[in-house]
Amino acid sequence: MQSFTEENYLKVIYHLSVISNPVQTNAIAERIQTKAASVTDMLKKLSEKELVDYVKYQGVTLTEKGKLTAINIVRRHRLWEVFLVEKLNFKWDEVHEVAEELEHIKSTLLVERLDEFLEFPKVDPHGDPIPDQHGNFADLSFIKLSKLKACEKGTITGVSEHSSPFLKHLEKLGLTLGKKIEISEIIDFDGSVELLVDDRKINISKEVAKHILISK
Amino acid sequence: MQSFTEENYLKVIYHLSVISNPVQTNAIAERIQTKAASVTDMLKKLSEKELVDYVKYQGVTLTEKGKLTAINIVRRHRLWEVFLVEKLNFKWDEVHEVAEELEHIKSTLLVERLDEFLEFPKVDPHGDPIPDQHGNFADLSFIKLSKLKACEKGTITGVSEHSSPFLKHLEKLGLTLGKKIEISEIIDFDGSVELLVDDRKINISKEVAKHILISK
DNA sequence: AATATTTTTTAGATTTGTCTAAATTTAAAA
DNA sequence: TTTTAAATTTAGACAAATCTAAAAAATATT
Repeated sequence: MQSFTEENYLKVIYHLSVISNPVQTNAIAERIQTKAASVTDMLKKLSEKELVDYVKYQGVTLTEKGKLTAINIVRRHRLWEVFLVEKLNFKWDEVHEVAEELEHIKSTLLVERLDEFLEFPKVDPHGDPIPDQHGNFADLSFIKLSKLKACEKGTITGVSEHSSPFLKHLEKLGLTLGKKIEISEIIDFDGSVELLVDDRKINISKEVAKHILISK
Repeated sequence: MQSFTEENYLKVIYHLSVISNPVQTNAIAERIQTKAASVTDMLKKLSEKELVDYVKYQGVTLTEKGKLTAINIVRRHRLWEVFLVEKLNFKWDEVHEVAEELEHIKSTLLVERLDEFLEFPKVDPHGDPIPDQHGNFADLSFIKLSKLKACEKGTITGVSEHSSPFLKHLEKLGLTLGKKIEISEIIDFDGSVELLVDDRKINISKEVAKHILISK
């Protein structure tokens, strides 16, 4: 069984693995809001427990065991997010911190019953896929909105940035999950994107476009 | 803000205060499953924070601040228990441990929304009253079943023992909350009670009768 | 009232997760 | 390739919560 803290490290390593593999000490330190020295200590501990493969000065990779644990935490996090939004009327920018606590409640029964209660959701309120109890993800194919060309159409199905300011911004623009969009123009000058949503024409920066995920 | 551990101490002191006031070190140690020396350390700490009034060798009492905190934890615990039973189909003997973890999730919004979602329940699955956000309890008047005399009638509205074996036992006998009962006889020999539930005649020990709460 | 017993507290150590500062290793630049 | 810079690790310390063993206070017993 892992401690609250160990679980957090595993989760962070899991998320960072997508960007770089192996994951580096400083990257973890920044995400966990701690110092590199603390990370080193924890990596040794996780390595002892065979949850990560750790090579001094090189970085870490999750072992199969560590990966399963991490995916399970992600599962719990995302299920709780669905619960908060669907049942408790939280806004999509309000769920993260609370889910960050709820994800550590250890009870298999709780998680499975919650999943059932929510009718086995496939994605969380940000469009991120929810792994099943075996750790399998339904593979969803997303394209960044910033990769679309003029006249292309699609549906907003996810976001790759979960901060409250970003999500509130999207909300205000009417860019929420499920909305159908069409690119009307890419502005050469700054790479910003002009698009059609609900028959309204709006402009978003390239930075914003990068974090909106589209499926066709 | 209190730590997980501090919250647990406050909650335990709150519950023990009903039985004895001030609360003694050993009583807390037993409930928390720790050693008396550890309790002493924590009491000093809680005293520093003005959450308890602590007199060496005498015991502790909650301050107003400490009491409010404790009641808030009890509120969260009981609301989660209702959630688990009503929404996730947990049995009344399965909720305690999980609620013990959930009660420490710190988010006022979460608790208030949960309360609303559950439609402001007044009691938990064991019949214990749920305090409102200001710490006020709806006062419910219970009598122990063991205090009833032959021929008296009443409704089961609570239990004063939350262990799984006890609750499973009641379940098996059909003695669940809301059931109407009538005392048919008190057996002199061992103080056991014969009663009518659902037109069936059953016999329960005095020990069991003590932990069943009745209202008329 | 004196003694024995129980309860509680102190003192000092331990574990978990963290920190700072200094030392090492790796990577980048000249 | 040597020097410089950046990243990482070690060493030693610290805070929170716990423990054991011994000392002190309160309570019960004779």
